[in-house]
Amino acid sequence: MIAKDIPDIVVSRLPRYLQTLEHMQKDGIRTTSSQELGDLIGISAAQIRKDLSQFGEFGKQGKGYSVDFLVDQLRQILNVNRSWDIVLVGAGNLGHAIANYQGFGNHGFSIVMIFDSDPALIGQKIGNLTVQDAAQMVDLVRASGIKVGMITVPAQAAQAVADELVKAGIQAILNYAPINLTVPEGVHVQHVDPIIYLQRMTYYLA
Amino acid sequence: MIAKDIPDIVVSRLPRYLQTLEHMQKDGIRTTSSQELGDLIGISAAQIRKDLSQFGEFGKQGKGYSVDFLVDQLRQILNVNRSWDIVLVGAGNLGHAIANYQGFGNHGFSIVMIFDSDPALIGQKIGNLTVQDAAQMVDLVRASGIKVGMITVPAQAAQAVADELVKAGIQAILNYAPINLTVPEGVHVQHVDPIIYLQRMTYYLA
DNA sequence: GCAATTTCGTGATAATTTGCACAACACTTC
DNA sequence: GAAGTGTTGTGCAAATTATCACGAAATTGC
Ligand SMILES: NC(=O)c1ccc[n+]([C@@H]2O[C@H](COP(=O)([O-])OP(=O)(O)OC[C@H]3O[C@@H](n4cnc5c(N)ncnc54)[C@H](O)[C@@H]3O)[C@@H](O)[C@H]2O)c1
Ligand SMILES: NC(=O)c1ccc[n+]([C@@H]2O[C@H](COP(=O)([O-])OP(=O)(O)OC[C@H]3O[C@@H](n4cnc5c(N)ncnc54)[C@H](O)[C@@H]3O)[C@@H](O)[C@H]2O)c1
Repeated sequence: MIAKDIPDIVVSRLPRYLQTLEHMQKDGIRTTSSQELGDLIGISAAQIRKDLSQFGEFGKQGKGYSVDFLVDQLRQILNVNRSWDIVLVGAGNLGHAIANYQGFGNHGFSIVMIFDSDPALIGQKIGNLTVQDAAQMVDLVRASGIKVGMITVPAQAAQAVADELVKAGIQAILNYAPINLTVPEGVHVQHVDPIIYLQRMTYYLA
Repeated sequence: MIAKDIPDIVVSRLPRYLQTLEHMQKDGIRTTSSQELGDLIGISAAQIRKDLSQFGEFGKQGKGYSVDFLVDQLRQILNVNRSWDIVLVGAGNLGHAIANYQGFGNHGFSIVMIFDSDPALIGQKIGNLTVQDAAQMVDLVRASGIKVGMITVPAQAAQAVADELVKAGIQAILNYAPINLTVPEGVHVQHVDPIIYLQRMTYYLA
């Protein structure tokens, strides 16, 4: 599913479609329409149709979309019809919560390595993984071929960790530290920062 | 600083500006330019100037922006030149990590109540807060006047919790559960979902 | 089997968002 | 105090994004 020229803003909506469709699937709904999906997500039916039409013709006039089929197609498009191994750096409070989180498995992701620099944490078990020494990260990650990383270290260490992840061959980073990461072209970063989301809302509060 | 008709997309960038400026402030930088700020964040200088000009004239030609002044202005615009009390619902793994997280305090937020429905957790201390019984949530939150809530319960409970928060007078919800919440007009929701961010990146991976 | 209904995919159109480029101003240097 | 440099704020143009609306296809009801 090679991307010719799909706008980023379209791609950014697809995971939301997939998530909603997977819920429908679990609820036993076999068929849906752009209208129904749009109502659930809160966007217009036309936008959903146009977004999907960028990738193919997935629906049937008069009938709508097969939920199963559309889930399958979206998984292919998003490259999650496989499992991506993930390396997690930072085994503190947040790192523990994420490592124990069972929600990744069904959606194409699996945390397979955890690193920390604190000797007190190295060797500790989290679930069925053992916290490893951050000093060995670059070598181990490079050898493993892992392409996706998560950063849950304090802000002042995050850029250095990102640099190492890049050195280790990581191409996508989910960053939980409240700081802007600078990475080479071709490396993708997404930033999860609750404060930014909260401030987006307080703007609208009296 | 209630402006007329600022596009949502502009508002959504302001917290990022504020965050970056606060870092500059901590680093002792007194003055900056739209160019410098843009380089750090990864957007164009013109966009930053245009965004800020929606709210006033904060810069000086030839000199740039005073970091302190701009931080102060952005805090006013975003309504975080005060502290917002927050109620957290769900004292599980993630709830614990968030409740223990020290990062909110400096940015206009403070978790002041935690609720859970699990009798084993009610009464437990997290930091200096005590987990309270979710059955009493509506009354206690309403009485407190809190306007901002966070949901860290399992997906299947999230909508019910959201409904209760709305009933309790909450106007802004930060939702960590991987499900789409339906709320009345006027209530703001932001969704934090790591899987969505990961999938946005794997699209671009080979 | 045919009319009515549903819903898709999409070209055309409208709206929004971004980028450009420059006058205006402020500071620096000599 | 004049020339030179830097940087803002903004009108306008360009690019991007969303919406509209309709033909075509599929289904339903009678
Ligand atoms: N806890 C939360 O709910 C939460 C929420 C949002 C954001 N964050 C952010 O996530 C990050 C972690 O938060 P936390 O509460 O888990 O902090 P924490 O202090 O509990 O954990 C940080 C961990 O990172 C490790 N570390 C530090 N430098 C390292 C390095 N160079 N290499 C490897 N490991 C290193 C530390 O040893 C520690 O175990 C912070 O940046 C925080 O701002 C946390
Ligand atoms: N842990 C993570 O890293 C992580 C990451 C992303 C998203 N999430 C999401 O966050 C949510 C919580 O994850 P977790 O790992 O902390 O789960 P968890 O099971 O550890 O915690 C959930 C808590 O919610 C409580 N709860 C359930 N129903 C409730 C109700 N009606 N009212 C009040 N409390 C109720 C439970 O008693 C439990 O303590 C889930 O929706 C999960 O998908 C978690």
